[in-house]
Amino acid sequence: MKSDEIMDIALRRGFIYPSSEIYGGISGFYDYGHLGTLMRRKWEDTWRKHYLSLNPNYFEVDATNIMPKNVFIGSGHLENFTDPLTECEKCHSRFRADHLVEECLERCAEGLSAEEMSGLIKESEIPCPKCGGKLLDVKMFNMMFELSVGSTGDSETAYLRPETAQGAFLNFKRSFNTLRGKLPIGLAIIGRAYRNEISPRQGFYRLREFNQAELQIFFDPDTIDEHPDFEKIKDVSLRMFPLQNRSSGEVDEVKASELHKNYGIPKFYIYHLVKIQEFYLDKMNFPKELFRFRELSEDERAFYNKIHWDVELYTESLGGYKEMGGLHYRTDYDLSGHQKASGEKLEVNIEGKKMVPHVLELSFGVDRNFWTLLDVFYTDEGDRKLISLPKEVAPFRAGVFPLQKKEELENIAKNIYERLSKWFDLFYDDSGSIGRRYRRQDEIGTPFGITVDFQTIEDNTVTIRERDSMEQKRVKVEEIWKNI
RNA sequence: GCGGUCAUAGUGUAGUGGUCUAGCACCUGAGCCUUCCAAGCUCAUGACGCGGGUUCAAAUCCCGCUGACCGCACCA
Repeated sequence: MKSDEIMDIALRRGFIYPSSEIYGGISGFYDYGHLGTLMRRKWEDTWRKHYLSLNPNYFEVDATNIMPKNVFIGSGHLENFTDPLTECEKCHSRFRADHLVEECLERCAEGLSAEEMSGLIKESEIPCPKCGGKLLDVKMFNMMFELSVGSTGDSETAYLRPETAQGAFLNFKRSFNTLRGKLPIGLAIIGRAYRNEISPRQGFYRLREFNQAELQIFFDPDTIDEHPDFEKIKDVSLRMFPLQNRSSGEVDEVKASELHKNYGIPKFYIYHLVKIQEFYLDKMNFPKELFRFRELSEDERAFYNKIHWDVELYTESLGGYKEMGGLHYRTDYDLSGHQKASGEKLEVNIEGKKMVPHVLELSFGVDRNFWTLLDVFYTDEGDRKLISLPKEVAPFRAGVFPLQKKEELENIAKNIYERLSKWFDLFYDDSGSIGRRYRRQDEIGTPFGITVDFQTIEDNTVTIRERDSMEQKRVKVEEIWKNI
C-alpha cells in the first residue's frame, strides 16, 4: 500500500516518527525528524510569502497555545466543541445524545444540559438504536484539552487552543490600532492546535496535536462584493465541486467572473479562492486534476460559516479527496462573541462609520499538506524511488558529491558545499558509488545533484544532475546558484 | 470507547516451549575497488513493544497495558 511505502521512507529517512516512541508511543501524536522539520519549515515559508503578500496590511502574529476558560466561552468552543454522548448498557455503542433526542422526540436539543438530556432519555425510554438496550447517563465529552494553571489552591481552568484562529481575534483590537486603524487587516498565525479526538485514525491525517496555518482577514462587510484586483483574476478558471455535483462527482471549471455572476459568490471571497488555487497549482505544482474546492452543505459546516468551501486534494494513501484547508466567511461571529463575553468593545470606527468587522478565514492543516506532498509526488519506478517535490519545499535543494573519494575532488566539493550553504540547504555525501548517492537523494526529494569530477580540476566546471529527468549539464562553479 | 487482527534490528521478514549466543534480505557505517546512476569483495553496528504470570526452561503459552491496522461510533 502506498501509505506504507511513504511511511517506510518517512521513518527510514527522517521525515516523521511516532511521538514518545521509546515508551510505546501515544495515538494521534507524531514528531518531525530532521528532513520533516526542514520540509515543514519550507512549506510554511512558502505559505507566508504567498499569503502575506496579498496585501501590505497582512502580517503574521503569534499567540499562546494556552488560554483561559473565558476565551472559549466567548469563542463558543465550550458549548459547541462538546459532544453529549450516551452509551448503551448492553452493546456499549456510543451515540450523540442530542441527535437521539432530536430524532426520537422531534424537539430541539440545543442548549440542553447533560442532566436534562439524561432525564429526557429516561422518561421517554429511548432505546439503543442498535440493540434496543438501555442507554446510560449522558456524559459531556469536550474535544479540548483541559489544564489547570497555577498552584492547586487558586488554580484557573484553561485549555489548549483547538484552533490557532482565536489568537488573531483576541489580538484584533491592539493589532488594528498598532497597524493604524485600516481595513482590511490580515493576521496570520502558524502554530500548534490541539483536539482530543476520541479515536484518531488514518495515521498522519487526524492528529491530536497538529499544526495550522491560518490567515484571518478583517474587513468592512459593506465591501465584500469588491476587490481592487478582481479585474486581474476575473478570467481564472477555478475547479469547483458544488453541492449539486455531489452525485455525479464532477468538478466544474468555472471562471472567477462567472462564479460571481452565476453563483452570486462575493468578489472578495472569489479573489481568495483564486489565490488559494494559485498556491496549490503554481507554487506547490499539484496536477490540477487532483485539486478542487468542495462546497459544504449546511449541516457539514459550522453554523457561523456563511460561505464555506473546503480545499481538497486527491490523496491516494488517504483514499480519495481529502480536506487540506478551507475558506470560511465567519461574519462577525468571532469578534461579536468575544465582545459580548469579555465586555471589551471590538467595534471599529473608520471615518465616522462604526462596525464590527467581518472575518474571512483562510485555514490550512500543515501536517495534512505535508503528508499529501509526499503522497502525490512519490513514485516507485521499480529500480528507483523518488519524490518529485517542488524545489521550494524539498528538504535539501541539492546534494554535493565528489565523484570519487579522492582528496583532490573532496577538497573542491567541500569548498562548494561551504560556500553555497549560506544560500541553500545542501547535503554533502562522499560514501558509496555516485549512482547510489543520487538515488539516496531521489528518495528524499532533493531536486539537484552537484558532482565534482576530474574535469573540475582542469576547467572549474561541475555537473548538475536533475532529479526527475536524471539529465546532466555542465556548468561553471560560479554559476551553480543560477542553475539550482 | 467497543469488536476483530497484529507487534522480532532503521525497513521487510524467519522463528510454534530447550537446537536462539535469535537466521535472512535490504538499509546504515568503515575499508578495498571504481572517471557519473542502487555493481563487487572484506569487516562492523543493530531487534524479540512494555509489565506481570505459568514453567526446570518463554520470542514462542496466559493476563494487563501501550501502539498499529480493519469495522462500528466519533471527526466544531
